[in-house]
Amino acid sequence: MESSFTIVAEPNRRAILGLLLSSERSVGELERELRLSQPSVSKHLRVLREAGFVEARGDAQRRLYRLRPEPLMELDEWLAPFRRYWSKHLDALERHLDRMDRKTTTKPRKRHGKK
Amino acid sequence: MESSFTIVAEPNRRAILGLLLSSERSVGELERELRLSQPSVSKHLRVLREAGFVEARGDAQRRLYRLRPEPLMELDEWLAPFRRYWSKHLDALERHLDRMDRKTTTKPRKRHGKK
DNA sequence: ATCCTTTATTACTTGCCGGTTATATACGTG
DNA sequence: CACGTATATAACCGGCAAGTAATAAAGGAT
Repeated sequence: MESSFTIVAEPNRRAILGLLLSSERSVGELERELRLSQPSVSKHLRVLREAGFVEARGDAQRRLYRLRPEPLMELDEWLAPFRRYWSKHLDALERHLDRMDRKTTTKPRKRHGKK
Repeated sequence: MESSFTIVAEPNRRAILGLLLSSERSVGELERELRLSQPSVSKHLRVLREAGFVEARGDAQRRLYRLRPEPLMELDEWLAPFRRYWSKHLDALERHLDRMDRKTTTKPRKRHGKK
């Protein structure tokens, strides 16, 4: 079996998962939204399905794919110890949060503690 | 540049990161603990370094590698919307937590809500 | 300067993965 | 039934990434 990490390493597969986040989709929809060939989409979906990331439900000749949470949870669990790690290294964390902040806000920065 | 996902897709690379979690290590130490060839370790470290996962500090002829949090945070951020997703699908979440629980506990399960 | 240790780099090979084309299968419609 | 649509599968190809062997480079000890 394939590791969940290698599955998600593929950009188009991540894109598919991202789309399924909002609602289930047919192969054709994914094909159009991602501008991929149909066989390519089917192939990725097969990989995702066999790895448990998605499941299919047949609607006539279409097949509607939807997310399944487990494998992504697995990834999340692997990350957990690292989260604990960097929550101790506060300085780096702050720099990071600062960057995040700067990205999403237009208002002037609230200069932080030091100085 | 390489996506953080593809970097972490490699099992040995994950292993390296896992080890660095507890303390910084030299190439030779990683080599022994992971039973990998020296060039292989150096190569992985190069990839990890160029992607910002680790940084090196020279101690004489040795080089001590330690973790850097940013790229892993990036992964974590990608996962965020999915975390939100599955926290709404409580049933699957519960089944999952149940499994987790079962893994780490020896005491009898507390059968949950439905029946 | 020579030697030893530790790490980096190069050149090469090989296996795998994703894309494409072509074909098959499933299902509905006339 | 024949036909159109939607999806899956097969066969093939090209590229890339990881391992290895050999060599270089850096630093310390004598």
